[in-house]
Amino acid sequence: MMPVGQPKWRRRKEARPGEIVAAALEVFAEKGFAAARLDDIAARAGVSKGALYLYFETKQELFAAVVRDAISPNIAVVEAAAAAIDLPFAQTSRVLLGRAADLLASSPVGPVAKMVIAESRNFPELARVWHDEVVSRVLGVMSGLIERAQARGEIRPGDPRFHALALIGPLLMGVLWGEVLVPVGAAPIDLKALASQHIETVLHGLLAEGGRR
Amino acid sequence: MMPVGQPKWRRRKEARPGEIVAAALEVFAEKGFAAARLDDIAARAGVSKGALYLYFETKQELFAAVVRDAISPNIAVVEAAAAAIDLPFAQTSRVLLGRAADLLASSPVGPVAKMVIAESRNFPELARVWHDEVVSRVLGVMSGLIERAQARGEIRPGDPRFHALALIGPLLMGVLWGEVLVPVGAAPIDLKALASQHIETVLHGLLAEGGRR
Amino acid sequence: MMPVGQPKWRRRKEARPGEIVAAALEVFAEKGFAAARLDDIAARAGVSKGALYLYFETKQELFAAVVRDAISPNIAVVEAAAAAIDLPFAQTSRVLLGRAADLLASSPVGPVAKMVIAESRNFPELARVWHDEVVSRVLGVMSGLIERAQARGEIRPGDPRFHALALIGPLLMGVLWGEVLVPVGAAPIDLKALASQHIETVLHGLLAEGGRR
Amino acid sequence: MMPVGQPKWRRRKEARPGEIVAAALEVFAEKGFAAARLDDIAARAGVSKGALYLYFETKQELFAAVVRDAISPNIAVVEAAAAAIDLPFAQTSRVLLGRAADLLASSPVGPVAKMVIAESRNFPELARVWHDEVVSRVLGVMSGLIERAQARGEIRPGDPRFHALALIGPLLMGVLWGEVLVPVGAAPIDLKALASQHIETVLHGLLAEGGRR
DNA sequence: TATGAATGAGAATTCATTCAT
DNA sequence: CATGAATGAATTCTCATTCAT
Repeated sequence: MMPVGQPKWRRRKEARPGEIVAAALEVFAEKGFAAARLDDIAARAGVSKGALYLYFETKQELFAAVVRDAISPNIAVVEAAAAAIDLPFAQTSRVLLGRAADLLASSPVGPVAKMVIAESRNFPELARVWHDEVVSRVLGVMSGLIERAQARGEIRPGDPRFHALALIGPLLMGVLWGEVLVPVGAAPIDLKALASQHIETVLHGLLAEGGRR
Repeated sequence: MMPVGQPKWRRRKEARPGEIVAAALEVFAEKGFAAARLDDIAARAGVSKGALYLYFETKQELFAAVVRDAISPNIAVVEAAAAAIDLPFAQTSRVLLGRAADLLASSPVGPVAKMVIAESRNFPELARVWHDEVVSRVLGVMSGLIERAQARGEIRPGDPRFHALALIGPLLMGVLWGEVLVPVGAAPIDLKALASQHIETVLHGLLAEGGRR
Repeated sequence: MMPVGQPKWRRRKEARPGEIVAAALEVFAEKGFAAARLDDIAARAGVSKGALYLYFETKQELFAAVVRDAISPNIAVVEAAAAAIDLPFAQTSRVLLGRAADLLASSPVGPVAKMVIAESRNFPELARVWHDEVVSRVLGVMSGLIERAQARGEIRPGDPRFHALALIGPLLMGVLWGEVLVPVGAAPIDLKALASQHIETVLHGLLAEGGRR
Repeated sequence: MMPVGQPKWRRRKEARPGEIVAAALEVFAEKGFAAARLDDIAARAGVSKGALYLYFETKQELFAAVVRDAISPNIAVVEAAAAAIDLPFAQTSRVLLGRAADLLASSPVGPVAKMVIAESRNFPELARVWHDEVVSRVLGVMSGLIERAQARGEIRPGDPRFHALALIGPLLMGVLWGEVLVPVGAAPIDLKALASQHIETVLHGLLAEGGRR
């Protein structure tokens, strides 16, 4: 039925690390670093426990790989998006926040952020990677946009970093809400809706048109 | 085996639970639940390992106690503050955000939040307590203020919950920043300053006076 | 109502050791030596854990006291009964087995025997006490009666010790049955009935009158 | 940390459980359940402590396995022997008691019975297994033989279960004697001799031929 | 005497890591 | 490359014993 001596196919060994990291992401996100068992990760990846050690030296290495892998693809996207747009700040920020909401909803940034928050003391290196590769780049992009808009007189003065936090803070809150509280019965938050209401609020202010300062 | 003349222990029944919880808070905040060793907690509390079990049945119980103890005193403060103020929303929110910044800076809410985020999957009950006792109460207070202000026409329409997130999200981000990134070298954030810039931004909008939508 | 300055009564300290031993018997019989907790014993005796150590040096001492206390009163009874009777062996043995059945049913010999069996390796001294104070005395009495009956030609020759076992073995089995199997759902055994059927069987033989050998 | 060239372990998956159970039997029989240390069992089995958990979930599981393993092979033997014989009761019972003596002397029934007696309260399930798989089966076989012999008029009337106890009780006593008292210096009992004297006593009665009732 | 808070050695259990196959 | 049995250090939890009061 099968050509003799012709193995149907062999699982490409190049795929393995990715499969393992994906399985590890699930388990780490679910249990946290310490409570995650390599047994579970191996089982979920469909390999033996020993095989993990063919690709990663230690549990910590694997954890680091999970964080790095989750980060890298997403950052460039943001930076590229920011660079590609050249519109008034109001427009730009609307687009960017929409993109961010999509990204946060569709990528494992939420779980990974949770892990980094949880293990920042135990793995300072990870927090550092996260800071350098994610937070400061995102904040850099945002601050850049804001500064330029300020220079053009489009938006109010003020610490651009704080402004950036004002823009993305609520989105991050929404993500953590989804990670932490929804599994426990809280009403889910629609990130897209949050993003679009929020950007208008921040742009025009909470106070009604005739609102006094 | 024991230095003579050195009393091995001193009877401190009433004080002990508090001391233990305080020590546990430090260690849990530093290491996370799983990586925290009861040995360390006991040592930091100045008691023996066994003494822990005189007051708390298990490590999990102790963890729960830490979270509960950190929460209770702070929530009433917020609710009371909100109820006590009867001013236009702009004033009220300025005061409240200032208070919140003080509270976040001076209480262990940050570390505890980190712990809850980290262990929400392993201890859903804790996430539930946090939700019921902290998040929904705070959000309830804020939403109430916002709804009333909307009814008075003071502020824009829109989901009050989202508006509430817009107000406090950045502060929480600031707290997590302090917990996670500052220890690895990021520039500290002045919560007070963040709060006061943020409230003005949100109230009046990022766009400059003549800013177009 | 009560003469002033006249305490109603004070628990006589002489009663304490007995109360403790009684409580300990219950707990040891239930859990075995190692699994018995001094906390439980103290609670059941209505004293503090520390008080145990006013009367007994160690847990082992207490265990030994339990065994000794349960033994001593009962042995003399048996020896006295045997010495007091001077009748043909058939009569004597009927009376003795009846007495034994009563004794086994009404005294803690069963539980204590169970404990001694269980802990004989860990507390050889106890097994020795049990042997010297109980088994060999009882067996001595019985063997004496049997030897004398043999000498009078009343009963068959044969090792008197084996004959003694033939007489009391089934009773002991009945006791262990009650200790071990009844709590687990087995039908209870009526020791009195067992004793009276058994003695006739042993005296006259299982085989029917005309039974061939 | 490890002598080089010394293989730390050898793969013995099929043999291991049996070796562990055998080692556990020794240690449990010696110390009782609670006082037995898994360290000792592991050492005696020539494996590490951790290896125990590859085959048995908990100490209790291991204990249960010990009891079960000791039981199963021996029961069928008895039942088969009883079924295979079709002789007058006197003959049958002589053969069976002889066989029983052999079995009790050569198998770990004694130690296991001791363990079951000791831990019946803590592990009711074990007592139940012992009752269902051992006691009631053996008693069933014996009672059946006795009832049929009674129907044929071969032996006296009377509760067959009591008769069965009369037959095997002394043997069990002999076994417990060997377990409990011999190690502390009591004279050993020759089970074979006990069995053969006992069966004649029970069959024909203790009373001498012309003995009066 | 009596208490009970405190101790700390001890034991079961877990799990990252190794390595013969 | 891959496996999975085996290891053993690490950690939680228990409980007999002590001792200030």
